[in-house]
Amino acid sequence: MELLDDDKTIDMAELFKIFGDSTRIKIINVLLDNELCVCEITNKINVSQSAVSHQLRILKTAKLVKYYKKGNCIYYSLADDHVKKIFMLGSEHTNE
Amino acid sequence: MELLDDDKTIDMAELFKIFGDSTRIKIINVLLDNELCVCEITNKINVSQSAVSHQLRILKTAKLVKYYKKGNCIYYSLADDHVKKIFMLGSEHTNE
DNA sequence: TTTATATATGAACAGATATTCATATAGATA
DNA sequence: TATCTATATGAATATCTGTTCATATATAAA
Repeated sequence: MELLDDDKTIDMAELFKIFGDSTRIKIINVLLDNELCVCEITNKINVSQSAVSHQLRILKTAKLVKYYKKGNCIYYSLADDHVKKIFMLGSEHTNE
Repeated sequence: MELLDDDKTIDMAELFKIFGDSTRIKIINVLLDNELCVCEITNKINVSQSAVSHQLRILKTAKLVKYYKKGNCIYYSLADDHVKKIFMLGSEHTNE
């Protein structure tokens, strides 16, 4: 493979940086197979509501999750299959 | 997929954290198909020798690269195919 | 319309991280 | 041995990042 240009290099680093935090990994983990509202996410992982919300914003900004409103709640899910793939590959590597 | 335990979650985050830096991405990039000595790496990417060395240490500690001495030089290469896979998957995602 | 619930957000703070600079180490060569 | 080249490393510094706390916003329910 050829040498990536600087922009692409930075974009890749930014992408991995998002996966490089325990709270965000936990959030992605619980969203792998379901959509969940913030409240449910907060209950499933051991992190404060505020921290979850802050991290969801980062995931949202990076377009790694999507969401919709339903009444009082906001349901989040993974943006596309790529997110799951990256997660699973990381998971595999970590098992060794 | 089930909920990962905390240790595994942290390990995964640590793994991705290592990919989450431009300098390290550049280093992995030039090592994708070749082994190179520090000097060659430094020449190929636009980063100081010291910074390259510091980052190689991090990659080394995480067992993402391996190396051997030959005379004056130390040759680095990717530790296994997983590293390349993760890199390529990130690269694909970044193209979209 | 008052109250309760769900979510988001800004400020402040603490901890982590990457680079630079200076220098150490070690092997090779003169 | 003295010198040159390749690599590593520690300290200092600046920047970035994640959490907490307090609070705002918005919808729902009473």
